[in-house]
Amino acid sequence: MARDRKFSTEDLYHATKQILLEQGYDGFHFGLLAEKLDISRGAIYKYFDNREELIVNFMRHEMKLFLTELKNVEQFPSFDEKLTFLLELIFKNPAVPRLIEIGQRIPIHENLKMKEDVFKLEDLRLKMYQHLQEFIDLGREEQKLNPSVPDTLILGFIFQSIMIPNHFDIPQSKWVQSIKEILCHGILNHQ
Amino acid sequence: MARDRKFSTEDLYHATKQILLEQGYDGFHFGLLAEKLDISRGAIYKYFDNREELIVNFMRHEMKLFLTELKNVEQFPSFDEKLTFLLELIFKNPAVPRLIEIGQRIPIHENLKMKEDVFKLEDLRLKMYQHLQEFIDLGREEQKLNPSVPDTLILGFIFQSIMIPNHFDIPQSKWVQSIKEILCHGILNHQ
DNA sequence: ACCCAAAGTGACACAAGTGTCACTTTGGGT
DNA sequence: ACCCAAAGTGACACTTGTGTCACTTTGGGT
Repeated sequence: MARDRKFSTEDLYHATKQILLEQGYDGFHFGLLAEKLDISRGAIYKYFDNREELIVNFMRHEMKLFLTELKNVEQFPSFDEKLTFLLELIFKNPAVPRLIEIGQRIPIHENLKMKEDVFKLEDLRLKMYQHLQEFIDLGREEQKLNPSVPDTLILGFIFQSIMIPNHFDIPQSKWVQSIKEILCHGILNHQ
Repeated sequence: MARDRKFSTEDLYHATKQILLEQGYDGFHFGLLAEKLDISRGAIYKYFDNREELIVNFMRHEMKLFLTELKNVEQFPSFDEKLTFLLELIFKNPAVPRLIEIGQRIPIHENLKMKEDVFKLEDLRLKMYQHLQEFIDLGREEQKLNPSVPDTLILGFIFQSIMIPNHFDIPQSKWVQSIKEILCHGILNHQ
């Protein structure tokens, strides 16, 4: 009962992700997005009121995907297995921590719909945090984690580590393996 | 033989630093800078051709200060002492890694003067790297560092670690001490 | 074949930042 | 006292992005 859509919301999210990762938050404009999808700027406004709206909803979409994968952490019984799974998950989704960081910078429009969306995003962030907290709790229980160090810093290290720039182009497998090594045992030699 | 200056280059750099740390690279405008110093935008153009010019020179200024402090790393004979000094230096200058990251995003104007300035900045970055490399080399020699892990990743971890956001406001001293602990020995319990 | 609602377009008025330049202000040298 | 060069100002033309809206296009239902 209407003409076919020229682009899907999925298309918008895909291009949005590319632009955000290439150009950062401030480099993202509807003009760029429209150009990338070969559509007019005006068409995007049929689906999103402004770029903050779009980005927040894109973030939700991205978080949901990550969360469904993260949920599988429950399936692994031991802390060691959970840790391995978690690190692999993060290295498979290196964009997620960067996107979360970018997400922090969205200015909150004083707008009802916007506030709801930001709230839903915050809710997802909390859900994500809960899964991670369970993982940490088990590590504490099994006495696998350094007891003198706060939970948030452990998670901070894990998430921050994949954002270290690999300027010298060390091969991915070596890089990942080395990050695991330092995360677990530090930079010092342990015989 | 002229009227007194209303603001010094130092004033510009100080306000620039504030704005860059608060608003990020894209949030930095001559309008904001002028407002902060209660001067006109036009006056700034008497000293810098554009914001890239100003930011690159500000970065050079900031790097020089950091480098003069970093040079003192030579004075400590052992690797352990150098490491302690280095960590303290970085925690005393938490803005430096953030500024370096911001500095990476400066678009290069196709302009001779600009290219020179960027070259000088790159030169400082290299000098900094050399001091850090000497520190790593000593650590290797003394067999204090994990041999299976590349140099750049060790430096990456050190610099990245202070950018972990302390969302839960853990007291500074506890936070720093915990970062040192994880950097040196990892997140796992080592009895 | 025609209707019409949803999809998409592009021109418009607006906002915010840029770089320039003719102008005013100021204070030391003569 | 006056000169004048350096310091500072603010208006101007320009650029880039925003959000809106009257308009055109399209395709299924009758």
